[in-house]
Amino acid sequence: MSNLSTSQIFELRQQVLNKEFCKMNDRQREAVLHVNGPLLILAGAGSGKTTVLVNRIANIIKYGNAFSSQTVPGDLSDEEQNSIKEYLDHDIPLPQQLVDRLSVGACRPWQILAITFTNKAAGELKNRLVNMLGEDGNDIWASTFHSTCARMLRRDGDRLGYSSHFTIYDTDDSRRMMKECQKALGIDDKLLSCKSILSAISHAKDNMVLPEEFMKQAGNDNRLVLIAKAYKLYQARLREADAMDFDDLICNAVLLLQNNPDVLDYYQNKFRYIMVDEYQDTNHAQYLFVKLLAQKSGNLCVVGDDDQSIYKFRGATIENILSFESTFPNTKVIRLEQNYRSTKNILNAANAVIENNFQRKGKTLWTNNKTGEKISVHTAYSEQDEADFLARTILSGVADGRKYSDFAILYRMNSQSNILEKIFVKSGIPYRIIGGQRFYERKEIRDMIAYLSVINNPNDEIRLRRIINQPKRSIGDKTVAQATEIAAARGESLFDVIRHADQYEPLKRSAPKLLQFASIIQELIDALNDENTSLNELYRLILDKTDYIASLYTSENGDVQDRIDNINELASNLIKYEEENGEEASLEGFLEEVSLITDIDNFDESSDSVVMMTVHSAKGLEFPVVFLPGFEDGIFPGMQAIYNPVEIEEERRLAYVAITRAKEELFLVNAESRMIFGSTSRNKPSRFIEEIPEELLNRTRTREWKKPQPGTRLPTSAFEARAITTEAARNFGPSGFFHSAPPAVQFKAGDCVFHKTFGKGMVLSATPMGNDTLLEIAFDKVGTKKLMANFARLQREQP
DNA sequence: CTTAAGAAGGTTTTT
DNA sequence: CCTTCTTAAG
Repeated sequence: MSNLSTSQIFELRQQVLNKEFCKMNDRQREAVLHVNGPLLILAGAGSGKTTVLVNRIANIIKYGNAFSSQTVPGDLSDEEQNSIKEYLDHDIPLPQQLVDRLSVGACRPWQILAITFTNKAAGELKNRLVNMLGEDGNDIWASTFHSTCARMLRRDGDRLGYSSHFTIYDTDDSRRMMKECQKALGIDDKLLSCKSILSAISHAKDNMVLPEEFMKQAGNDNRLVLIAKAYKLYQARLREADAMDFDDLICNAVLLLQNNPDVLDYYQNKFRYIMVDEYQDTNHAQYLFVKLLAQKSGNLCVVGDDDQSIYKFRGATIENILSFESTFPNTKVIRLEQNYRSTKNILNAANAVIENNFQRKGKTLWTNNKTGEKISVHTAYSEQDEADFLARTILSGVADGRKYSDFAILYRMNSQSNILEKIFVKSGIPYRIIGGQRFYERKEIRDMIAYLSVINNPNDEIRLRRIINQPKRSIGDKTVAQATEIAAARGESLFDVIRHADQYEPLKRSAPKLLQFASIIQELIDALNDENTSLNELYRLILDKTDYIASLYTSENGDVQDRIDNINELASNLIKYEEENGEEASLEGFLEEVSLITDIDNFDESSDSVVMMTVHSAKGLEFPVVFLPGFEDGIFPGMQAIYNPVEIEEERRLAYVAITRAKEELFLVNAESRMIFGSTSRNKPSRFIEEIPEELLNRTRTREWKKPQPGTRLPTSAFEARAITTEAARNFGPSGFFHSAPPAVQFKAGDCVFHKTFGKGMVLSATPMGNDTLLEIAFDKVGTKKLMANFARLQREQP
């Protein structure tokens, strides 16, 4: 072999790169190989954008900007030429050394930042990166906006007056906090609800409007002035509590970068390539965040689909994607329009619907998939009948060989899930609901999280107040209010006052209770600081010391077993977290993970059950068969949207998202009458149906309505259905200590026992409750306690 | 301070 | 329809 000319080498390198990514279509490959400079990828639904993202990152790490670079490696030896030939002709991998020779400006994994919106998307991205790149994949910053920002703020938050252990408040915490502020400012919730104040504040933060600025803008508008005051106080209190709400994470991260050139510089140099997924859902603050980081390198790649922008209500501005080209000069735009997901009929229906929108970049998806079934449009009598129809269709589908997990039901609002749930329980159809009452929003979980938070950060007043009387300790509002007042007057934290309650006259009466509470918390803090205590031991300790489980039996009327299951599941999450993070595991880390997690992140596709969720939650997912119940004017599009053209466009995009989730079959279902918020209403079929060409539709209606269906698999017990829904809660693998523990020893009154934390004691009474026994035990050292036998891990003692 | 019962209010979508 | 808050009685 002879020496090659520069252009031959160049040519050879192009061939290698094209070969490397030959599995993609031309557009996709173009996106993968375009590395430097701003890049806008308009990726239609199901066009393989995650694949593109993963491969693009792989390309950057392996070859850098080699494809577009004019710099050509020097002479290639015969051996090297041979290797390349072997690779091109016979797929024999290139030696790493040669890859390095061909690459231009390749960078290390940690120099790449990939931002997504959900943890699930981030997780999936990471998984695929690890699959493709091996361990290197782990070093890529692939995370959500919120966790990226949180990570930065943990590192440098002191510049803004926050500690590195700051707490992240969720909506409920924020609400409580705002209520306090309203009280302090004398704002009547009836005149100006905390909800509307919070939403105004949230909007302000999305647009980087700080309290002072907000006040200025308020002018003479009384309402706005009140909101401005509340905003200011709210922020001050958050800071005192060392806490941030969701919007603060973004907003403060932007402030951090804007006001600290050295920090900005650090990250600008660190991240040579930035990628943002679902760019159409970014708000102004997020846009600034990304822009600041990418300013120096200019290597910003955003992926999005203006037709799938469905979070305007959350501050997302579609302008971010519509104006990307003008904001970042010399943007390369690539459209991915080939759909690999749906049948022709489904895709054509989606195209037909979205075409009616004016505000769009314009693209038409096409597919090589087969034509498939027509789209079913079914009209039912009532919402009962609608649910019935779904159940029947699913059961007959399963009889024909489908799995339950092939079916998804996507609705416009969470409240639609109730009737469906009832019918599914009755027909024995296993199902899972994603969203709605979310796991981390359940009372008992919030309580446990609150305990963990307070242990981690005793300044967290909102959460301290949440648990101070939970379980009931006879510490009432009045006492807490008094303590708060003292704390404010003395400039101390609430916890400090409570800890020394006996020193304050007004607290004298409740001092013993307060001190006892404080000592529990203090012991838990000590346990946390003790290196020998693992997180799950700490968690157990909380349960033990607070008698939380026992208190559920006396105070809750709902299904106690469910609550216990939930508490156990949180334990299993904690253990899982510890296992995954090993030495790195910390309470703070766990709390952060928990506070940024959503239900959809836990969606586990492996279990065989029908899934139900809102259309919003379904973005990014796909299912063989999709039902859209409540496809009616007034529901989808919603009532408020009907006379508002802008809103209608948003609803239409939502419909587009919904339709494009389906791979093989799609059912648009409406009911002629339905109970809605207590009263019956009659809705017309959704206007979006009329936008689909008639020849794609197959219209049916319920002929005669037989009530409960004597069907394939008749009424299974409610127990079985519950077993399915709480399957996750029960199954927590080898690490779940509660359920894998040997069956509890039976105890009776008079038995002497030993408890790990409380020491020796004697059983006073044993009351069977559910599968467990409530024991009242007189301990030698700590007095009488109520414990659940299965949880207490008691040992029998010889008297 | 707790509990229970009654009234009222608010209903889209969520990181 | 549901949850959440208020109120009055224990």
